[in-house]
This record gives sequence, structure tokens and C-alpha cells, in this order.
Amino acid sequence: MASIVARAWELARSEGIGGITLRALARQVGMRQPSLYEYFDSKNALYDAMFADGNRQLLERLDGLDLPEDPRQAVKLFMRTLAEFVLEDGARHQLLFQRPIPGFEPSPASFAHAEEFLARGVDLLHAAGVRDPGDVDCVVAVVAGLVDAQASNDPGGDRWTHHLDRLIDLHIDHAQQRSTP
Amino acid sequence: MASIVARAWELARSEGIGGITLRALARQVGMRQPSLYEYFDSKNALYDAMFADGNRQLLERLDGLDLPEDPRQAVKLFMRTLAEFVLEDGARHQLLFQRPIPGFEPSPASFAHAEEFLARGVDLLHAAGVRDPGDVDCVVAVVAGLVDAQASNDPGGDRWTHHLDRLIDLHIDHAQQRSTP
DNA sequence: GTCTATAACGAGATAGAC
DNA sequence: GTCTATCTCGTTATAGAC
Repeated sequence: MASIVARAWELARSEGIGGITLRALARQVGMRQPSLYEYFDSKNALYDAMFADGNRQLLERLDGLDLPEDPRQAVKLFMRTLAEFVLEDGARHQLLFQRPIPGFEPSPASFAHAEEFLARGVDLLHAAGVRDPGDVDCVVAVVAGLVDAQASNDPGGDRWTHHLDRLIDLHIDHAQQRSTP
Repeated sequence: MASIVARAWELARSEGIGGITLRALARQVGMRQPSLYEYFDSKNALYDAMFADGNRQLLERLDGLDLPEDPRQAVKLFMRTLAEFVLEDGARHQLLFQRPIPGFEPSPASFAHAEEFLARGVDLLHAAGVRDPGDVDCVVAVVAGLVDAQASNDPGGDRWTHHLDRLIDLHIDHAQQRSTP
């Protein structure tokens, strides 16, 4: 079951997340297509398992970090790690952070993992003095903007992501100034 | 022909850009599906016509502006207009600024319109003192980040876009400081 | 130019034997 | 659990009459 999901990720990397077919997946795992229905009730159930798995991978990655004491440096490492994770695998990026499959919505259980990740980021930003929810939104949007631009236009490069640390500093400074005038 | 494209946009708004089928489009225009092949050689040719049309709409919208003398205010108006344009129509946003249709790439002729738009934005940023290409990338990514977040999570609202002016100021100031140390 | 008819394909899902 | 066989549906695209 876990190995089927792993094969599905391989397939997604080569064919695109929307290019997965149950026939192709079955071939990858050495089965016939109908046998997959023993493991997933539907194709969307497969996507849901992948969504949960991808988020689990991300949380694992973040668990492996030892975050600096300095909250601002912690935010930077967190965001750089996120960027690296996302740029490793375009299909995973799409499934976790965009809505690439019409008709697919993650189940509440799978979505909880995604919220857990977001909550960790927000906590770090709080510790770094970014308390206003609007300022949190801005930092999140800026990081997403850089990472998306990198992924769409030059995955593998760093034309956009090399600005990450500097912009995070800029926005944290700005947020702190606004909250203590 | 122009009216077929207009109907295609209606369809895209209700069914999603990827949810267009030639049958449904034919029904909308009061034809049978094969008759559409008189106007478009393939489905991707339809998408290409829509891509060109969407960019034409955007350029038209920008032509209608009278931009303030102050270059910084001009940038803000330009970006606000872009945001408004994008948030009006999620399907158009997808087709013009994302890669929602596997296998579809705009033709060079259509793509030229998109580059024209980008060039206008970059010119304005130059006039506002954002000359370093890296700084241009940052402003573009920030605006895209805010607009995408708005479109994905709350189209119709302004939770993210109401930060546009402030962040543009922040980034222009920052770029100017960096270029004249 | 528009039509009817249909080809050619591929997808997800199900029935039922083993 | 895995298989073979098949259903059902929808799609783009083409042939050829009018």
C-alpha cells in the first residue's frame, strides 16, 4: 500500500500529477488495473492517500531540522527547507499546494496534516515578532510567490529563491515596525 | 469567430478552463460539434485563440488607464488593475498565467502579447527606480503571490490584495536603497 | 459552412471466476 | 487478493452528404 503510493509518485513525476492513470500505475506495481481497487476505493482515494503522504514527507523533513534559537533565523531555515522540498518534485508541489485535479478535494483527515504544517510556520513567525495576521499573510504570500515563480520558470535554478532570506528579513523588519510604532 | 471565443469564455467560467468540451461549446453557439472545425483546427487552436484574446483584453484594459505622472503611483495603479482583471475571472487567470492544459503551449504569436504586457510592467518599474533585474523579479513575484493567494482562497474578497500598495511601496523603497547605497 | 454518422481511443469502474 | 472480461461513458477528430 505504501509502496503503491511510492510508485504513484514516480509516475506523477514522469507523467504529471494529472497524467496518472490506474492502468499505468497497475503496470508500475506489477498488477492489473482492477486489482488496485483492493487498495483504493476510487482514483480520488489514491490522490487523497498521496496528498496525505506528501504532507507527511514535508512534516518529517521539518522534524529533521534543528532550528536555530534566533526566531528570525528559524523562519528562514523553515522557509528555505520548504522551498527545497517543493522544488525537488513538481508533481508533489502541485498536489499539495495547488488544485490540479478537478473534482478532487482532500479528505478532512488528510487536510489536517496540511494545516499542521501551516500552523508550524505561523508559530515561528509569531516568535519572530510577526503577530498581525495581515503580516503573516504577506510573508506566506511572498514566499509562495518566489517559490512558484521558481518552480514554473526555472526549477533547479535559484533565480527567485536566492532572494528568500533577504525578503524575509525585509518583511519581518517591516512587520515589527508596524506593530511597535 | 470572435463570438465563439466569447462563448468559450462563458463556458470556461462555469465549467473551468479544462472543463470545456467542443460539444458543449457547439451547443452554446448553436452548432453541432464538428462544425467548430471550420473555425479551429483543433481544440488547442481554440485555447490559443482564447489565450491571445485574454491577453488582448488585458492590454486593452491597461490602455484605458491614465497613469499618474508619479512612476510609483503608476506602478501601483498598474498592479491594482492587473489584480482586478485577474480576480474577475478565474478561468482567464488560469489560462493566461498558469499551465492548466497539459499539452497546450501558446503559439509564438499569442505569446508575444503576453510578453508585451510583461514589458510594460517592467518599464514602469524601471521608471520607479527598480532597475536591478533581481528586484524586478521580486516585485513581480510578490504581486503574483498576493494575487494567487487571493484567487485561490477568497476570490471576491481583498484579504490579500489590500496589502498590494503597501508592499509595492516597501519593495520599491528597498530596491532604491539597494541601488543607491 | 453546416450537418449526420461514426471512427478511434482512453478513461474509471464493476462482475464474477479462481 | 488477483485475475479476465466487460461495461459505460465521454472525448477529439474525420468522412462525406447537402
